[in-house]
Amino acid sequence: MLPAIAHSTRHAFQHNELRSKELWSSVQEVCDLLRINRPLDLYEDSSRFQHVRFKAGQTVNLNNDPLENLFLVNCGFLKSSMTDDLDKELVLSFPMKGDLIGVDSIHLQHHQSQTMALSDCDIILVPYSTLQELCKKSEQFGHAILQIMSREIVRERYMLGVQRSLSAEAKVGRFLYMMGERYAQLGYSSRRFNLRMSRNEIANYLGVAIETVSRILSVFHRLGVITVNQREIVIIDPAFLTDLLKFSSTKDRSAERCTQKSQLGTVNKFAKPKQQQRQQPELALS
Amino acid sequence: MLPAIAHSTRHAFQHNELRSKELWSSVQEVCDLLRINRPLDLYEDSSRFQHVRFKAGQTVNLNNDPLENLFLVNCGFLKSSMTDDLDKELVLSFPMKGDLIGVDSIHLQHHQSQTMALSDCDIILVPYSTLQELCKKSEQFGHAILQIMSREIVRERYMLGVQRSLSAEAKVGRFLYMMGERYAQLGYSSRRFNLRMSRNEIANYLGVAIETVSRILSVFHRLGVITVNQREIVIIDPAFLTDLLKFSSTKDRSAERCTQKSQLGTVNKFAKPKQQQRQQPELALS
DNA sequence: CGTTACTTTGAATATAGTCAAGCAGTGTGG
DNA sequence: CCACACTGCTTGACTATATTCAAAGTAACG
Repeated sequence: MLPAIAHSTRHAFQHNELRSKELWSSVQEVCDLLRINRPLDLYEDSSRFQHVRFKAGQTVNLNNDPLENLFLVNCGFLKSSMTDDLDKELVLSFPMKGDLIGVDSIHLQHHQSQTMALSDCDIILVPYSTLQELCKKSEQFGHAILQIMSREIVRERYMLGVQRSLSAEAKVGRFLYMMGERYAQLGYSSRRFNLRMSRNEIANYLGVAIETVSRILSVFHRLGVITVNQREIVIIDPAFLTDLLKFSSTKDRSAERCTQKSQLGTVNKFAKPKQQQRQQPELALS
Repeated sequence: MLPAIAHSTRHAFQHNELRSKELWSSVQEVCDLLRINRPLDLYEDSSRFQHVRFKAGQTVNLNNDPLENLFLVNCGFLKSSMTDDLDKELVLSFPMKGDLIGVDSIHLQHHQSQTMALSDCDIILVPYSTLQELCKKSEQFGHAILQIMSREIVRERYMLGVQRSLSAEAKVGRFLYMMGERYAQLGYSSRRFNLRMSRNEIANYLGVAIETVSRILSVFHRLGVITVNQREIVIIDPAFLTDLLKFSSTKDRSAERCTQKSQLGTVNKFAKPKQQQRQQPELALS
């Protein structure tokens, strides 16, 4: 079983190194990592899953590779992306420990996306054939796999909601907050962490321009909500970021908005009063 | 087995009526409807799935209902939506014949969305327990279900791409085109069909303002690309709509764009030449 | 026939994107 | 160790796209 050791961001790789001997995992270990209940009826199962190392920058799987393995992240940070009609990259997610890569490929039996290691990684190979066998053997396991797929659908749907109804500020705010939450789940700090991805990758992921990301981070910083130093982030006021969640987008700026945001507007810049404005400009980026 | 009868939009309900006697479907019929291979090892299976009628406007399932059944659309048109933090509706999809509703609910065993009938509907109840049994009985069936889930993930991801990197025009264009394709799959015309949903629902689905949808439809109409009469759509130049796909968003307006679009700009309005424009304004909405 | 809900259109405005330039951190070779 | 280039990031100025507000038009319904 994998002990859930809490360790700071800085020691992640060191910890990773320590694991280098564990080359194979059991079904139970895999289930723990996937955050699903251990199927009791598979306690005796002898299947073992191979670990593979990837160095930062290496490609885990390429778009259109035939589906042989799913990839379960044991350690490290990755970027999963697809290429659209125009060969433009489209960042889909930033998988980390416990995430299963490749569930999208079951449909057509070919990978629909490519995954790159953003840091050194330890990845567990989960052959699809083994997965099928286990589903057959254990109803519990079968259910769990459906749960994971379902979870993935819900997660993607959530992102869809983010894309549709949030302003750029709210997107960035939410992104930071959620990264914090994810780190927390892994035992790191939710308030102080290192973004493993470039601004470009963030911008792509959020569907906004890179300059916009940069500007918004600066604004947040100036407001004292976060601290930014390159990719090193400190979240000072997480509530602010979650509050942004609520006042999503310009589409439903309600009465509530005035109250909170107008303050920020003034913190941000020396509110030169424009005549006849419907609402305070909330987080003017200039 | 369900014969694939091609009939015009207008006769859908009439046809629907004809079916009113079919109250139960077999596993094979369900698989056909789901567009997955019939599991040979379930040929003898005696499971039967109940049909249920819904009238336009009725609710099929509510958010947070415990997961008992998945819903397979046999006939009719629906709208699936969720409610966000702010009780704002968020339209997720417009299920029609062959679509499976509720795969998102497996994760937490509660429905994560609500579904409303936009027209009279015939829905097949698929108890989750039965689904699990069948997965256990038939590896083929199990694989097929995973495929469906995977397909759903890919589909949602596609929408994510649409949301992120397409302009409003392109979104609407793509929406119309895809509706056409979906109708075609069901044996209707891909060029002439009736949108079952309101402008509001379209706007919500696409993540743009309702006025924007209206304007863009008008522009398309004026350009002679489509005909709009309330919810009755005729697609005259589907290629135009698919071409819009490519020149997605302002984010990558490339050289290609000039060529094609500048013509349209002039068709659209009496191109009053603005001085110093980088590119022709393509589909000015005014 | 009037009320309601949905849709279209116009005008003004805001948000975010593009272009352009400069800055900061990193690495390489002299 | 420093100049050099290189890449990634930030900031400013300008502009386009799409939103909001407002109003009028149209279809649907009792």
